[in-house]
Amino acid sequence: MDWRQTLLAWYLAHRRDLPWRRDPDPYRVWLAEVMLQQTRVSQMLPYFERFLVRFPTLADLAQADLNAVLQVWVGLGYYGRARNLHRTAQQLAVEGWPQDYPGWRKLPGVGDYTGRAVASVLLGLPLGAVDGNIRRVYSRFFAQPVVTQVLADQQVDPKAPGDFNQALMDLGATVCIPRQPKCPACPLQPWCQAYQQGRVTEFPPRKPKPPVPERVFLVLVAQTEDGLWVRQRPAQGLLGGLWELPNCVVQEPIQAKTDYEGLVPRVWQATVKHQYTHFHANFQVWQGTLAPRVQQQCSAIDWVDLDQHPFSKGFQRVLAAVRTKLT
DNA sequence: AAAACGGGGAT
DNA sequence: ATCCCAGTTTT
Repeated sequence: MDWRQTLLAWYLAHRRDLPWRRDPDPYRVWLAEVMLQQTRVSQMLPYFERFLVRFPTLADLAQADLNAVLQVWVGLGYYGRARNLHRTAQQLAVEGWPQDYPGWRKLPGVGDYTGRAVASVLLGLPLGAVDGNIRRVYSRFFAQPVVTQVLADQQVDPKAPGDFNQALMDLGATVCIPRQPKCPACPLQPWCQAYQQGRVTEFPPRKPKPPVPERVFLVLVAQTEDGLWVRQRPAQGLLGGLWELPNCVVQEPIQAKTDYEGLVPRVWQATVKHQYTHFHANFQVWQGTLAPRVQQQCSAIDWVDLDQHPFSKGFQRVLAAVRTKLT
C-alpha cells in the first residue's frame, strides 16, 4: 500500500463535509477558493452561504453593484478579493469558464495556489497545490524546511489530483495541525520523516516576525442637521471602497480646536484599538467639525442608515463606542 | 525579496 | 501577546 492510496482512503472516510464539495461547480469552487485565501473554513462558511443567497449565479454576481458585493464581504477582510471577484465575474460572464490551468491562472486574484486547486478539482489536472496546510504536511513528511512548488507537482497523484490536494489540506487542517499535531491519528505516520526522527514540531521552521508599528488616528464624529458625516475610501488599497468616519494620522497628542488636515476636534469621546496586518491602529475618537473642503468629500447620513454602507470592522467598533452617547 | 493587504480563533 | 489561516499583488 503506497502512501497516496492510504491518504485517499483516509480522505474518503474523514473528509470534511463542505458545501462546495457536495455538488462541485465552477462558480462555487472558485468562490470558495478565493474566500479561503488566508481565511479559516470556520470563519468563511457563513460568508459563503450568505454570498450565494445574495448572488446565486455567476450572472447575478456579474450584474451586481460593487457596493453590494462589498457589503456581503464586510468582516471577511482582504477586500481586494471582493473587487477582483466582481470584476472577474463580469469577464467570465462573457468569455465563459477557463478550460485549462493558464486560463485560470490569468484571472485577477488567482495565483499559483488557487489556480492549481481549482484546475485540479474542476478539470482533473495533475497539479500540486501548495497552501499553508500542505506546506506544513510536506515539510514534516519530508523533514525539510522548505517546500517547493516543484515538489508538490511531483508528488500529486495524477489519478485523482483534486481529491489528493484536498486530502492533504484536510489532513493539515484536522490532524497535522501547527501545534500538538495528532500523529497517532495520522494515516501517513509510517512514511513521515519528521515523525520517524522525533522532530515533528521542528517543521516547518517559524519565520521571524517583523515588529508591528502603532499608528494613532484622529477620528471625527461630525454631526449637523443633515446627519453624520461619512466618506467612502478610495477604490484601491487598504479597505478599498469601504466607508469610514473622517480621520487622519496624527503624530502628536491631539489638542481641541486645532485643525488636523481639515478635521477640527472639540470633545474627546473614546479610544478604540484595532489590529491590521502590518500596523496597529489607535483611534482617538472626537466629536468635532469639518472644514468645508473636507465636507465636500463626505456625505451626511442618518444614524439609522449606517447599515446601508459597508463599514470596516474597525469603524464599526468606533461607531459602536460612540453611538450610545451621541444619538 | 519584501511589503501591503483584515479579521478572528486557538494557545 | 503570538501564531496562522485552502495567498495574491505590488513595490
